[in-house]
Amino acid sequence: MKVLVASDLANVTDKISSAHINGSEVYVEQVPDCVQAEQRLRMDGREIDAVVLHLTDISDEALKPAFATIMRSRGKPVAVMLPREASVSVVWRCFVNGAQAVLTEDMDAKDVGQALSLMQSGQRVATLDGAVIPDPTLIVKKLSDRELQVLAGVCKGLQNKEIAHDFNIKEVTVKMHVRAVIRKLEAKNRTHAAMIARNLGLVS
Amino acid sequence: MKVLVASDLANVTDKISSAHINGSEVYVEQVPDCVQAEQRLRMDGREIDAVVLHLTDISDEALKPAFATIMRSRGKPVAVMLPREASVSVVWRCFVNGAQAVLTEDMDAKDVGQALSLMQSGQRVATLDGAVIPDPTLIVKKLSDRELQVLAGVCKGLQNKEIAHDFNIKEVTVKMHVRAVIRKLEAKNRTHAAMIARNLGLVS
DNA sequence: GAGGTTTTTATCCTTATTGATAGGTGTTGG
DNA sequence: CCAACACCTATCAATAAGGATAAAAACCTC
Repeated sequence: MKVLVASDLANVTDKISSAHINGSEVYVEQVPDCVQAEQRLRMDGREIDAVVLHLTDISDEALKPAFATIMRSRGKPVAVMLPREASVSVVWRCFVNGAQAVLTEDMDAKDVGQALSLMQSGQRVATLDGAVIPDPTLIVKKLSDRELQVLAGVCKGLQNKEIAHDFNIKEVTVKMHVRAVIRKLEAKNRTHAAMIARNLGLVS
Repeated sequence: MKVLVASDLANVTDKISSAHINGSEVYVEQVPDCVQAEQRLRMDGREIDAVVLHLTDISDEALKPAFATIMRSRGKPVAVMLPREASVSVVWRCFVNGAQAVLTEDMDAKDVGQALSLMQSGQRVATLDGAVIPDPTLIVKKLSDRELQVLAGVCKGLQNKEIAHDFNIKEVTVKMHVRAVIRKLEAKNRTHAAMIARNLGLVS
């Protein structure tokens, strides 16, 4: 399996190339940054199985464009490697922007391989204090059953009134759920919440 | 390359298996329907490179659940094969629901191979009257530059006011553009438009 | 330059969304 | 039992969004 790594540090690529993903060898192709990675995928990305972006600048201003360039190459699972000091908030933002896995620099090769294996099987993975956590979506910001149902309605473009009718509850109740969802997803409004949910795979 | 085909007709699988994608042989694995396809992918979908859904019922009621089940297996490009009599509207709905390619039953093996090759390279493909049309998104429902810019703002969860400020135009102008986008995308509202745009890959 | 599209602005109105605050019911687990 | 939680409802208020119609300026193309 072949992994495209965007990093300018040799020890990062070394760690990934020495990992084993689903028991098979890992072939690493290295590019210096996200922009180069996007160009590489655009040229001929067929044989690339996964992408790992090494981000050193984790400010909000730097995070957005890094993802904006690479996420156009849809279909490839994208992992992000963050500095050790990255906060939970940054991890969350990476998932919101479409990352499939979030790693940290201080992980050992074995954990990297395990995380990338889970990622390849379609799961979402995060690392927290060195431990591999599958599907952190529900851990970081937990939505209740009803909130997920309402969110699904929002993503379908339904109005509060329509959602209320679907579940046979009052519109005011839906409003409350929508507000809760917006707050928990740290969204600006329902549209933003829908996009975040879509990027996180919370809705189909 | 391995393709999972959901169809109960032998001549469909035969056509695909006799096609050549990027010059290489095609190995077809057949399942009877979309639900089975989703189960197959859930079990172990790593070696599957693409999915082809053969839809005989193209009514709105049938289209939605067919995609709902399969689209959860993200990361794999999904092609749809429609009956010959499928309308442009149905093609559009397939793309809106996340299909990467839309084929018709009356295509020959060569065109199927060409379309699937384009799909594998990340492009969106449609067929119309037997001809392969790359990136039909812009053909079917053309959005102007400004409308795409405004749509991008909507997808980021921005308000009309904020979008207006970004482009240094009046809010009322943004409202007009948003309404135009909603109409062209056949969306119910801005949230729906944002989700459609996301599914179509109109925004990054 | 005539005709087309795009983009822009305006005014009027209706409806939807968001926010805050305050309760009520029901279930579950320590 | 009671504390925590999910869930439901209510009222009041401010803002945002959606829809219709009209029209002017900028641009491109034939």
